[in-house]
Amino acid sequence: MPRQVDHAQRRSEISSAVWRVVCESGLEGLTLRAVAAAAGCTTGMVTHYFRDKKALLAHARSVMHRRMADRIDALPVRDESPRDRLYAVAEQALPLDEERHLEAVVWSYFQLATRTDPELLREHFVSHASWVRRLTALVRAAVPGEPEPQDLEGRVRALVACLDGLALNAVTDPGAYPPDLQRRVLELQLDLILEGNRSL
Amino acid sequence: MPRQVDHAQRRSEISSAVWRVVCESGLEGLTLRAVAAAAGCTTGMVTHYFRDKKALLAHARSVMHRRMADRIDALPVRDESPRDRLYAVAEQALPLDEERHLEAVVWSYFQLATRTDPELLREHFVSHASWVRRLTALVRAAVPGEPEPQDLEGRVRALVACLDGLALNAVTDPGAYPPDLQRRVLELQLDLILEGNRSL
DNA sequence: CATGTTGCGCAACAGATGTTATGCGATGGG
DNA sequence: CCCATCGCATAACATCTGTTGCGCAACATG
Repeated sequence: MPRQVDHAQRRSEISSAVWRVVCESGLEGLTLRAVAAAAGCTTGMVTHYFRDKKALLAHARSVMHRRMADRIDALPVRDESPRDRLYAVAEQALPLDEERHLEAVVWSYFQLATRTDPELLREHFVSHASWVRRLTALVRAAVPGEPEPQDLEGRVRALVACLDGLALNAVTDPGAYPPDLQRRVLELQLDLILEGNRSL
Repeated sequence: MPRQVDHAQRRSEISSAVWRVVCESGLEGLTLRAVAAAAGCTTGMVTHYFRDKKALLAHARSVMHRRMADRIDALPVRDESPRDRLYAVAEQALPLDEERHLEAVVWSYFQLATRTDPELLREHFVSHASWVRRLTALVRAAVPGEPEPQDLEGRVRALVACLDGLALNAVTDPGAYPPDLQRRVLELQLDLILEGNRSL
């Protein structure tokens, strides 16, 4: 047998190149040659590891989601208040550093791309539902007083929307949404969600 | 002089075709031929009214923004509470009917596209700032009690993010975010923003 | 009716893109 | 030392894309 190459690692490296290309050129600028250039190889190598462009995108998306999930799972479980635990998880959805900025950008493009690909939409649906479920548990644990707050689902959906919108705004105009502002808005939103009682 | 054609109207019709193509194929599927097919004409006509693809996109974007602004300006000014007035304006950013769904989809694509085009980013910045300013005035008028609420800017930013995220989620998966849910979340968010007092 | 101007359909062009096939070097087991 | 097999670079190919130019039909004006 001739030399053996770490198949999985090569695929991950190429996927990383896909992210970089998407981040600076968008999905419309994502071409096999651009990916090859970003990865420092030839298009032949890309096609050698991925049957076609669709498979390339699917793998890049899969690895991205895996990476985000791993980052959240790897959060240090300190002796914090339930509210701090909620904040720590929610914060992971915001582009607060270079790594998460890249993730947020690519994630935004992939999310919009689900509109034109039913298969992607299905995956997105599952992923999104899981995310909502996770935040729901954290919110329930962090809300004070009564065993079940009013309109828990609505509060979670408001938080999710706030996170997505904040990430989107920060992605399209990073200068106007520095990390400080993002954190402030998230803190405020948590205050409102956890303390406010619906009047109507 | 031979027959005269309403230049502006033709351009608007073509821009409408651009929206339809973007809505069902995304920006990557936006080609001159697809636009021509959607408009029921030839590519020659498209290029006759627009110098190049960039001009085509710019005009489509411009008309779209104008249309959204006009819709908000045309809102009936009834004798409502300040809170209802705020809700009426904020609701315009949500894809609650077919027309606004199309707008929200195209708007999402254009917003992401600003990342790769500095000129578009500048326009987006101005438009976004104007939107924040308008909502700020409405929130200030709707907040009860003190003349100036705590962290007014943060509350507005949270509202804006919630609206954007809600629209994005409804755009990517309309089935999971029916108009009822959108309205419920927006009502709740307004309750939280207008009534909640920050503790920290 | 003649005519010049306008509207725009049609087609050709160069460049880019996804995909496929060919071929060569390298490498580790026999 | 040999060579089978894997890794991948190169290039050819058909298709699609934006852009340009040609040319004809329609029509208001003289």
